[in-house]
Amino acid sequence: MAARHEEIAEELRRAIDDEEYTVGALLPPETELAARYGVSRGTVRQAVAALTVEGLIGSRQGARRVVLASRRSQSFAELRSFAQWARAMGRAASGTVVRTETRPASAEDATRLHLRTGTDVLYVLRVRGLDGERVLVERTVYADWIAPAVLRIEPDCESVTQRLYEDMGLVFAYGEHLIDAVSAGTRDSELLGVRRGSPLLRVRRVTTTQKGRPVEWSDDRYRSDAVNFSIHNSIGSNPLARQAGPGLREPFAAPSG
Amino acid sequence: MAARHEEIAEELRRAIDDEEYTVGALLPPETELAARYGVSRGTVRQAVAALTVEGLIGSRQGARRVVLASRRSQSFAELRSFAQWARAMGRAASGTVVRTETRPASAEDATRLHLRTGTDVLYVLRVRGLDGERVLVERTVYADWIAPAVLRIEPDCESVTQRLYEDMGLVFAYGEHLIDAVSAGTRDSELLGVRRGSPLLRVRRVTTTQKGRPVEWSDDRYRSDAVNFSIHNSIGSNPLARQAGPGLREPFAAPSG
DNA sequence: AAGGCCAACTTGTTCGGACAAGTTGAAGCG
DNA sequence: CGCTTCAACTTGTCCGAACAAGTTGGCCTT
Repeated sequence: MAARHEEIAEELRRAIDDEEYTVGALLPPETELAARYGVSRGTVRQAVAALTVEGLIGSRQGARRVVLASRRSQSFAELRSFAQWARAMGRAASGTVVRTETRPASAEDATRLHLRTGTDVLYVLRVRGLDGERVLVERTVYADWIAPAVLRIEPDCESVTQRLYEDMGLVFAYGEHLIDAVSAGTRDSELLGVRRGSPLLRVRRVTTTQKGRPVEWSDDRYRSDAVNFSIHNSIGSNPLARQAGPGLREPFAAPSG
Repeated sequence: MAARHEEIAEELRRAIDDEEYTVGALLPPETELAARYGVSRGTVRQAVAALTVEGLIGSRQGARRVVLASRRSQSFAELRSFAQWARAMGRAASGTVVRTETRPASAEDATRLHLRTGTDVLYVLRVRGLDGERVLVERTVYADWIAPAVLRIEPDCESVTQRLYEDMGLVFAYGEHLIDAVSAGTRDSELLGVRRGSPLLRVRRVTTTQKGRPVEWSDDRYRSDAVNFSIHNSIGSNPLARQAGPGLREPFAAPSG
């Protein structure tokens, strides 16, 4: 028989899965949850702490708690958080910043971020791993106003999404995205450990605040055997979903002897 | 100003680093720590929870808490726990079981594990990663009496050391080890993503219970650029230390443009 | 319209207490 | 000598309370 705080934690996960609380929504205050479940604040806090560690909930003193991710829904914010997606699959995500550079935005970057051409923006190159496999190269351009907060984040931070919420109260929201395939150039092949010319899945996307202000735009390149995106045309649900590819389902072939 | 529970957590980390509590030692009971720091049990519990999450402390209801690892000392148990070593470096460790097989022990395996030849033992092949890099192939043979507990552990468990403590109350202790270099055969090169013939660092070791009963023996093969072991002949301190190699210090070369 | 202030709300921290549940070691018995 | 039992010890869970510290939104003033 699970402890009460474990039951409540599971109930909250289910509620997020079932979209009783969507990404970006505020959770009820602790006192209200305590009354609802008939327990003390301390028990609620222990339950919620588990979801916070899992990246599902963002928590800041004085502010209502917010849903940062769902295990099931594939909102765009969920796509942004590679770490949360990996966790939901029971995989270990990792990542490291290879390079950062602040320089004036090109016309294209400025347009995407709704900035004036020439405004300084932050370019960040990251490589993300999954269970010991490099699967993703991210080239992200951050708007000038968010750049200082991003620079404060440690290079191996597991979830930039969570960190930006904790530091800035920032919750990501819907943005545009484009998916296509490219072949690995010299740099990408080095970073991902694949042969040059290998196919990569490219996702170009813009992430905004919930009010629509662009935060970042990114060019993500996935090893095509590691991750694929499924698109289901169905009413009411987000048709875009990322899923593990054949290269990762069973990462290592079983030996013969 | 940090919270009191954060200060106490840091104080405990320091005490473990300074070997006030060595690996395998019991921590004082909560009530004693509370009295010592002049706080309540709840505050101590919150401090200790942080170290438990970090893998430094093992906790089981009803039993005194035990030190499982130190950030600084390099006891043999510490070498065993690749996950804890990675954490201490601020890296993300990962791992997965490639293959498990139960079969009668060879004469060599039986000898190392103090078993009769022909006793069934458990062979486990794992690949471990560090920040998205595969760096280690582990071939471990577990004694028959521990095999069921190992089989219950999920294949992507981050720290087998911690899990075996939680499930069995088992704390690893001193064992013999041999370090040499071998070249990557076909299998190892596939598993590690290196060229055949590449040099690998091989560590063969036996891990025992604190009473000296062999638990496992393992053949670990590291990418030689990723990890090296330093040996310092100094009185009183453990001369063996694992450290990150040039292949991992800065995992990805900074791009020129 | 913008900025400052403040009350209300919310989370974070700490407390002392009570009880549940698991572990351990010693003592007694066969 | 080995097994069983049990008291003592220890961690885990839950409680209600009090206060600290941060956020938010509305109101008032400029």
